[in-house]
Formats: sequence, structure tokens, C-alpha cells
Amino acid sequence: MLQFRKEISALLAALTGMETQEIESSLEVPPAPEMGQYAFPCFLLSRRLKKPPPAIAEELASKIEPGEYLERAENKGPYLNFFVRVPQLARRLLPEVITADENYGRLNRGEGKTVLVDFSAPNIAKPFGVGHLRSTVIGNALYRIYKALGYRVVGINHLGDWGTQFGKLIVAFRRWGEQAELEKDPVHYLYHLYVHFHQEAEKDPSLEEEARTQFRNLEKGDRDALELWKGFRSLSLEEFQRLYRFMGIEFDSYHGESFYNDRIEETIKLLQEKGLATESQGALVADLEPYGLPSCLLRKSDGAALYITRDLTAAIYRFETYGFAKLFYVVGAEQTLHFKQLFKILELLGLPWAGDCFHVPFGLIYFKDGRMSTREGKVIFLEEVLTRARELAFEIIKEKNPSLAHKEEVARKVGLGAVIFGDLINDRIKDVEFDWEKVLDFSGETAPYIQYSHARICSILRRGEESSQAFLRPDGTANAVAPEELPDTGLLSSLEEQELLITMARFQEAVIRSAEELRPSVLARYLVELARDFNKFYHNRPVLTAEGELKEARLLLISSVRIMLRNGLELLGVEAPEEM
RNA sequence: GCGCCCGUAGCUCAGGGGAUAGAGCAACGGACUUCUAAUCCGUAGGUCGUAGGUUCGAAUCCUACCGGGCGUGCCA
Repeated sequence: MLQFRKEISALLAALTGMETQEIESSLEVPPAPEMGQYAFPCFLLSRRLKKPPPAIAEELASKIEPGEYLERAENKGPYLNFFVRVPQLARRLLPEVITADENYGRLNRGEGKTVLVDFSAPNIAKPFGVGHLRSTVIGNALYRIYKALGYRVVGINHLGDWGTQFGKLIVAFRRWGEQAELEKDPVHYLYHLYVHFHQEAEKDPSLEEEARTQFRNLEKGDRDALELWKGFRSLSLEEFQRLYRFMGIEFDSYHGESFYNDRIEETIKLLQEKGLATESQGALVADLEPYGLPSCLLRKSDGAALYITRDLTAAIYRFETYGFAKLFYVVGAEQTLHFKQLFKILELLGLPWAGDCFHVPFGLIYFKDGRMSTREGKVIFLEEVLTRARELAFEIIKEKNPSLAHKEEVARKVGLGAVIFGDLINDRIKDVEFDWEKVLDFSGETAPYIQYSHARICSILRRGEESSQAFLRPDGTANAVAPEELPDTGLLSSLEEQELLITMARFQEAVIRSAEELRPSVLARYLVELARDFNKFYHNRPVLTAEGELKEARLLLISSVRIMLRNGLELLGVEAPEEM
């Protein structure tokens, strides 16, 4: 499709004298497939040529000759519509897909440049709630997509393992805690203590003061406090890693906030040298008012460092360690101001890479009756969501496919996929309401829908094995063959096949757009469309009972769809079982 | 108060200068002796928050207002 676009632009450039760039950006997709695959609106030219747009469209249409991909151009009103040669498209695309197989979709756009993705970053003192799901799945998808595009990607889990909340936990544990309880179920027990602390602090505000003192002790290296903190941290981290393993997510670095503790002083010194830190009411402040931002606190009056100071330190450390081309922070939209301040200070420090840091914000998850709040105990644990999704998937499998082997494993992939995909399909920036019914709905625009399409293709391929031997191995993967040995793709001429092929040709664009716009939802929605086009084909055009070469051509077609669905889901962190 | 984000079908959301505003869910009606019905086909459902403006053309850009959310110096 990219080549087709280029071909049209070159043709129009020659005819109109416009820049190819300008033409490429004005090309659009017509509202219906009967109107072709691309359209060129003639309004702009109308002004230059002082002629009505329909006349220009008509004149251009009469001058355009078919090309490699271009079948014909038709004028319709003020538009010039272009139709692609679908057989030619199929001849190039299908062999490419089955030959590349698991590598289809990979490109070398990144040329090995390093990209850092900071995502997930759970608070160690708190359980992993559905609120953390967004950063985790969006970050993981971006991680995979950038990797596929040829970047060297470093996934960083900037653990929230430092800060005042640990002072609170230390106070709570010393007052009400029991070691045995802690070891039994660390995350939930710490959560219980955290909620309890806030209940008690309502009645006795001096607890808050005590917590700040304990955190300051921690920063100073107080041995007892540090000992407790270490225990909390390692017990929680183990739990989180179990969850990440379940979800198939890996990080290259677990350097959290605590890691930067002994580098903070250096950062503060640097800020002072550059004249960016000023004293105010006993605290250290960066005055950003001249840049239209509220000034921000760098160090509390009690000497304890703050989030932004640790973030500044981390950014500098990361550049020194990785020399990144881009650094993405996949963090909630409520921290937008924090990142504006962070990036501005980096810029004022004269760091030339300050402009390579980007906040990738997303909306928050809320309940019908309001926002989630860890403090008030209003959370849903991600673990519960994943478990329920998996159990429901298991029930459905038992009912619909009782003879399936490895039901538990398939249920895991389907349930997990539904949860991940359900989050990714919505545009990041929008707030989303948490709704059990929606999370546990496996029909329509969902991962199970795509996974199901994939499984049906696998099923057909298994049954059609002997017919596809020429180009497919028994396991359904591609066999390298010369293009002339492949079935005639020109036979794929039905409406369903043509539309499917045209959609398939847009796979690469969807991946690239997802990366450029930092929006996994673009790819997620594309995959739904691809699966939908496949299902339409599937219901109207039999594969296994088709005659001779047509059957082979259809097997080739669906093999390619299978690869695209599987690879596309993979980029989103979702697995595609072969049966379900 | 000020700043940022969001407002599209009953619900959840695509589309973010161009042709008749699209999906899914829910509702209703159809399709399983035929490649797994987690599917497919059809029906119904819309002053694109409101009012102005820019433009040949606005759901899309600008301004104001309304509604919701988030943030706004000692949390992260």
C-alpha cells in the first residue's frame, strides 16, 4: 500500500507540478471501497488553476495511465479516485508474509537507535491495582512495537520503592504489624497496614509527622528503618514479578526511586551551580515562573528529597548509561505538570537531550461512584481481574470445546488477552470506567474475537495440510518457495477477498502509525478490522471445498492472515493460541 | 481562582479540515447435517455539549460559555 501511494503521488506530481510531499499528505481514503483505495481532492488545485474542482478531476482522470499497482483512476465529483490492482498486491504481499513469517512486521526504521520506555512503576507499598494496568500494558506494547521497528529498546520499571509512604509503613508496622502476617501475604498485608495508617491518621494527625520523620531516617541510612524497608521491598517485588511472569512482561531494568538516593546530592549541587535552586521557607525551590510554570519544590524543609529530584537524577543517570535517542515516560495524565517541570529543568540545566524526553500520558480508571483510591481502600486488584477473566475463559472453553487439550493454558491466554486488549483498544488519553461486564465480555471488538479468528485459520490449515504442502510446512509455518511455484493469487477475486487483501496491505502502516503516535490503540483497532474482514471472507468463501488452485490460493491467503493476526497481537503483548 | 484534558447512537468508544458521521455492546429479526456460532447477515437508533467565528468546505481549527475529570509548594 505504501508503494501504491508513492506511485500515485509520482503520477500526480508529474501531471500537476505539485510537490510529491504535498500530494502524499493530501491523499485520503474514500468513505467506501467502491470508491477506490485512495482519493485526491481537487479543491486546492481549483484555486491555483481557477477551474472548478470537478473539471480538474475529470481532466486528470483522462490523462492517467495504469501503472504497476494502479489499475485505474476515476473522477467522482471533485475527487479523483484511485483503484489498486489487487492481484498485483496479492502477488507481492502474500509471499512476503509467509516467507518472513514470525518476522513479518519487523523493519529497520530505528537503525539500532536506543529508546527507553519507563513503564508500570508500581508503588511497592501498595498492591498492584487495575490502575497500574494501563501504564503496564501501554508501555509493554510500545516496548514491543519499537523493538519490532528496529530500535534498541530498554524497558525500565521505575519502582516506587522510596518516598514518604515508606515512612508511613514503618510507623504502621511498628505500631500494629506482625512479622508472621507480613510473610504470609506481604502485598495485601502491607496494603492493610497502609489503609489502617490513613484511618488512624484521620484521628491523630501527628502520625503523618511521624511518618515523615521515619522517611527522613530512611534517607539518612538509619539501620533499623532500612532493614524494615528492605524486607517490604523484596517481599513485594517477588509478588510483582510473579504477576509480570503471568502477563509475559519483562523489564531490562528494575532501578526504582531508591536506586538514586545516593546520587541526589550531586543533582542538587548541579542545580545550585546553575542557579536554579533557591531557598524558600527553609525548602529548596526551582523558580519556573519566568517560563510560565509554577515553581516546584526540590527538597523539603526537613531535608528529605522529593519525587522530581529523584526523577531529575534518574534522567541524567539514564542518559549517561544508555545515551538514548528518546525516553518515553508512560505515566498517568494527572502527572502532566510534573513532567513539564521536569523537562523544563533538564532544559535549563543545559542538557541537549532534554527535548528527547516525552511524557506519554493516559487517562485514569474510575468507578461509577468515583475515583479509585488506595488510601481509602477503593481498589480492584489486577490479580483478581486476571483470575476472573481466566476462569470465565475456562468456563466458555469447557462449554464450547470440551475436547480441547491444555484448557488451562488456553484460558490463561484468552482471559489475559481480553484484559490487556480491552485496555489498549481505547485511546490512551481518555479516562475509562472500570466495568466488570465489559472486562468479561469476550465478543465483539476484543482479543478473544481476534484470537478466535486466528484459531479458526489454524484449524483450516491443519485440515488442508496436503493441499498446501507446496508452500506450507505441516505445522502451518511457511516453506520457502519460489514465487512462481505459489498458487495464482489472481484467483482471489471475490469482493470479500479483495477487501481482505486491501486491509492486509495496511498492516505495516498500522504498526508504524502506532509507534509514531505512541498509540497502541491504532494497531489494536486495525487488528479488529483485519479479523472482521477475515470473518466475512470465511463465512462466504469456503477454503477446503474450493477447487484446485483456488483452494491453494485461499490457503495461502489465510496463512498470511494468520501470521498477521498472530504477529500483531504479539506486538500488543497478547498471545494467539492455535485452538480455543 | 488559574492551568491542562475530555464531551459523537440508550451504553462503551472510532473518526481529529473534505464525499452519505462509523464500530462494538444492549434491543429486535434471521443463519449451525457444510472449514470451531467467542462467528456472520439484517433492522432500529445521531440538533457530533451550546453559541459565535475562520474556510470553497467544520464532528475535526479558533473564541466564549455549559457539563465532567485532573492538577495547582513540603505526596507520587
